[in-house]
Amino acid sequence: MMRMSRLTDYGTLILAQLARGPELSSAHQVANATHLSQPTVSKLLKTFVHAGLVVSKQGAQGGYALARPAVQISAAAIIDALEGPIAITECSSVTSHCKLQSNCQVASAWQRINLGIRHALSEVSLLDLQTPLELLTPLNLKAHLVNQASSERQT
Amino acid sequence: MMRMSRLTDYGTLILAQLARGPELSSAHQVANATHLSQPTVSKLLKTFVHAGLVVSKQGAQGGYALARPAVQISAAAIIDALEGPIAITECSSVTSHCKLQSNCQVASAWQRINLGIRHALSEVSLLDLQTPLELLTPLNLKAHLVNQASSERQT
DNA sequence: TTAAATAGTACTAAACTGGTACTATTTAAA
DNA sequence: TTTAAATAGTACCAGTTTAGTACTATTTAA
Repeated sequence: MMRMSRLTDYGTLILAQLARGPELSSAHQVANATHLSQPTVSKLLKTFVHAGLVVSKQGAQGGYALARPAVQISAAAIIDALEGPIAITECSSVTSHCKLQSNCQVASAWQRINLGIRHALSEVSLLDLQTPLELLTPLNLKAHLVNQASSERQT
Repeated sequence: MMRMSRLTDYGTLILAQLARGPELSSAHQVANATHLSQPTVSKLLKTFVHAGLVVSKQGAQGGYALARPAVQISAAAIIDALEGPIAITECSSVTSHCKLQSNCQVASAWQRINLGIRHALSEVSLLDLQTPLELLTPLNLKAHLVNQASSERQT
């Protein structure tokens, strides 16, 4: 069904909570606020630290915080952190080993679609994600695509 | 990695072959042309028949053909047929049972992204998919988004 | 020194995916 | 009428992935 994993969904909740919460939040606090289990929250926060989206402070009174403002964290970065680079087909990924590639008539188009989706996701920020629907401009997702189209036209 | 299943990838190859091949192609012929295994091709073709993308003729000299011109078969329809409706998060799907929904701060935004992706995929046809990259206009994926944006602005 | 945290690794049950096998049915042609 | 070439439908299984948990080590404020 072409979906991101449930953990990515959870991860977004966690990041949104970090954005909303106190400067430094413990995994425990985040778990309470999001109604997710503490082990799951810990696991995801560790991953985010690795990916550079979150910074941590160890020891008592330690915790986690966003590494940069919510507006600078894109949906694409979140998915990248938890699922690896976006690649809707085997051929779209960097480490592709598709045996059919030489015969494949359709690879380039899927790769193109992949780029479009990736671009769209990179234009949506965590701030957008936690903004209620009513306040979102309909253009967030689309504006860049116009830009992409026009910049491609120039090349 | 946010990818569609390998079978969907194969399915696209198969449909592209049907578009290219003789009016009526047997599963065997398609398998040969695409270098996929015959059972796999058969399975996918049956699914496409159910989905209404392909029509079949039974019996000797039978086979499969596209139900409508390639230009009228969208990437979204292909994914729908093989993976069910596109829904990048649990909440995006119609039959959602997400227990967190009442607390969820981000659902609407992912749903919005989902709509955008779906829309983009619905604008790309099988014909586009099998057209070599060089001949594709960069606008295929994006043009509608401009339209979508402007139509949403009006509502 | 202690307790509250994060860091890291490893494991397991459940679900999903891809592929295959088997039988039934249909139909053109001999 | 028979035969063979097809599709239709179902069910199964091995392999992989996913989600969740457990456990130990390390760090640091009090």
